[in-house]
Amino acid sequence: MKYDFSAIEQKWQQKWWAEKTFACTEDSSKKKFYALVEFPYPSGQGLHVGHARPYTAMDVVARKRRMDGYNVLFPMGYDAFGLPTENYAIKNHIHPAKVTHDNIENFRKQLQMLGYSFDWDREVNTTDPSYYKWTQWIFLQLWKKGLAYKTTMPVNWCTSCKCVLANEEVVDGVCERCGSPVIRKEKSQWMLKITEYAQRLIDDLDGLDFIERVKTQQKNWIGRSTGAEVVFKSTAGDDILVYTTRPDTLFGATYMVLSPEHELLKKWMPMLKNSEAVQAYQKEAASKSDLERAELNKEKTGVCLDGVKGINPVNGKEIPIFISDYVLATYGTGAIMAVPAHDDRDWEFAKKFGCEIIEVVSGGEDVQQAPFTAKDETGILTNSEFLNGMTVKDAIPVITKWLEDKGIGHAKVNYKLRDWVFSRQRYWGEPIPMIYCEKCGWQPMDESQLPLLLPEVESYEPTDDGESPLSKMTDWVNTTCPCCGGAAKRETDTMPQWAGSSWYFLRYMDPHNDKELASQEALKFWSPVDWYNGGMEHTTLHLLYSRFWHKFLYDIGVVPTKEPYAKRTSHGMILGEGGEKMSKSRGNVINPNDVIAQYGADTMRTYIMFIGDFEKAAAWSDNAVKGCKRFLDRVWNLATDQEHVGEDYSAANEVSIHRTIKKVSEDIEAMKFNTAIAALMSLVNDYYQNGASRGDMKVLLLLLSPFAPHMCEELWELAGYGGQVCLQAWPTYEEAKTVTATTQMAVQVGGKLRANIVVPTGSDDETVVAAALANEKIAKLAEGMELVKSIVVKGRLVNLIFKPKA
RNA sequence: GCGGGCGUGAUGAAAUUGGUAGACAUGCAAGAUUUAGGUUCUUGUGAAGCGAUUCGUGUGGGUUCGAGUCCCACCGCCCGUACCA
Repeated sequence: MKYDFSAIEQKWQQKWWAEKTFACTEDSSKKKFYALVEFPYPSGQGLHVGHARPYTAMDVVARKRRMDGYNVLFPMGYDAFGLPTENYAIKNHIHPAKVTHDNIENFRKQLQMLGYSFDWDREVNTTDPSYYKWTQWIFLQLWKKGLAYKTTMPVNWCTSCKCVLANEEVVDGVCERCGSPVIRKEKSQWMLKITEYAQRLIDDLDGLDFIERVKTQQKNWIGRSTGAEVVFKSTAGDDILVYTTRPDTLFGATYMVLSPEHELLKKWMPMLKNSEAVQAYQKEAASKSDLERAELNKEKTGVCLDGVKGINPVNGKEIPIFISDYVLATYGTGAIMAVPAHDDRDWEFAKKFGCEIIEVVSGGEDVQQAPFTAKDETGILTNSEFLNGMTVKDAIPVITKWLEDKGIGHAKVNYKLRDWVFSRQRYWGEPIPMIYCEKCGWQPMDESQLPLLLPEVESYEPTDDGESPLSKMTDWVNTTCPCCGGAAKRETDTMPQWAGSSWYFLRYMDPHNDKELASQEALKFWSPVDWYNGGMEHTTLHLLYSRFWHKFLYDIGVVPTKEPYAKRTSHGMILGEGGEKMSKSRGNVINPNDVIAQYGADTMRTYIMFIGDFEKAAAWSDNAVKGCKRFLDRVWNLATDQEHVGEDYSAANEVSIHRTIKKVSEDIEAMKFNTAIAALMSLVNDYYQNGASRGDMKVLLLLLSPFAPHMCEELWELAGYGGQVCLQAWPTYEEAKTVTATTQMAVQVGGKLRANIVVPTGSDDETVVAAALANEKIAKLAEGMELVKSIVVKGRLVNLIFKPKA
């Protein structure tokens, strides 16, 4: 009988989707398990193999957990707002909603062709007004709690998208999406105060089962540092506030640096003798793009202020003040005290500009030759009056206390994390439900009026002046103030792509609710997500943003848990044949549809799981795909060509079966899918060797079914085991039956392998040593020797140490 | 620079976490079946040697009865970050 994968796959998919086999409800008799994968952006290219890896992996886990007896929620949806759709719409004059609809149809079809066990009744789409109504609602709650605000500030501006970007969206100084240069632009923007949650976003990582890489990356991005803020007087009479992580080095501060944007400069300008040079430097710094700034930062630049000096508060010394773009306006106070003896950047700057370098921590090399930056016990304070003789660690609290007592400083924690720039000057996003009234200022829309629908527009093109296309829709823009009833204007910017995905996992719990974003019962039942798999590239974007929103929703009593995701794992990328990144220009893109047509979805699934370590990048190989097809063919032929008698496990296969059940069960949970499949291949090899009973075949189909569900269903039906394989209980094993009666053990002499012996399983050490010495080869080696030591590793090997007889 | 990870046959990779290196596949070779190709099946496949043996997990050293695994130094690759005071 031929393995007609195409007919078999269609048959079972039709049955699953028609009968809603994987639909789930809040059924409290079973333990719940919420498995989540990142929903795709429905691009015009359709699903690619990069999607198939995480989706197949979690589908395998979900299918196995269902068989384990869990009540499994495994949903899918579409993160459909965003630029590619909008750009396609502009080019082809089709409404983005239509483009989105068509792309989603295609994606759903492709996902269904792969046989993923999603509960399709729970599908969500972020561009659906019934969905983004709640995205807008959350924004209003943030606004009410003072966590959303509008401010004018220099922002990242993509020159090609004509749109602002969040810090997280700028990669190497260029736009994460299109690769165009990013420049700084003063714009009025909606911001979300993610910084208010910085400490909690760090602290609460501790209780989570996230892979370590994700935790450290998030911690680094949030970038907590502890230190002190210190007031320096100036000869102009103004105070200059600086932030330092090394207050212990205050006596070594020989100059100061302000960022070129520092506000005191405006006030001081008239009293500066070199104001022209200062202004020229400011202008130059402002015009640099991020990319230029990054490239140029090897060489320090700056201008010394001629006419104003700073005063070091610990010794009253007058020290020069510079401006330089190595000091950032957006971090700390935008001003630093420079301690060239103990900071790499200050040292480099001091060498170039001839500033004094005074050692205040001894223990390193000559500070005139290189800075000494160690913060541990190796450094001892010197040239620092009352701090002399202390270690850096001990000196910090002493000097901090001293500053506090004098009223010129205090301990301070800083974070690298910035507030989230939340508006975009584009059409295809959630409208921000805010109204501006000349009299009343910014006013929220009445919640009962939500959703605020995106209006139909003539052109989706972003405007060159940096305004959203919505700004041209005067009918839509002009409205009345919810507060005073007077004439007012709507906000015309839209939300960033990351808005809809920041809470979608909550909507899956109760996707059709039109009263709340999800009911309390559903939220209590399903929260938190038990296992979330997604890409490393979202660690400081989606994953951080959604943790922030979830914490906010927890604070206002909407969700029952502090954290959205209990466990986070991550998959490696799928590369093209030869190990290069898949791309259209290289022509090495693998389309899942082609693979399915040629080999079937089950082969595709099995291969993508067999390809290698799940967490690491893996290169596609057509030959290896064939190998997996061959494996499934072998299973099919074994099941249909041979006769299988007996419901019990056959004696010849019993040990292999118990071992394989154990291995496959453990490996799926540990995401070691490649070795799980290897174990199944071995089992099939055993069946070919020994023959297989009906019972043997049954357990094979159960174990293989999460990987190759269609074929296993068909063979299950053909064999007449009854019911569907996906609804059966996962097989169990007995530890005692994973061992054979006898065990082969290696015999080493002085650590070198010399022989193999077979002993009864569980033999004690003396028996093993005796058996080893009785071995012909070993006996030969032992001639004229005396056994001085033997090491037995139970069930593995015995190592004998001889020395010549005296 | 800094932080994290990795380096194993011709190739993708395994290795019970200090215990027989190369499981399972791919590729290749020989043979069987076939008119032939394909499929399928069998056998072999780290290197050297007729052989017993010897060597072998990026390089060099160390700890250990025993090291792919632990420690030190170096080389190479990948990812993250980017003047965060």
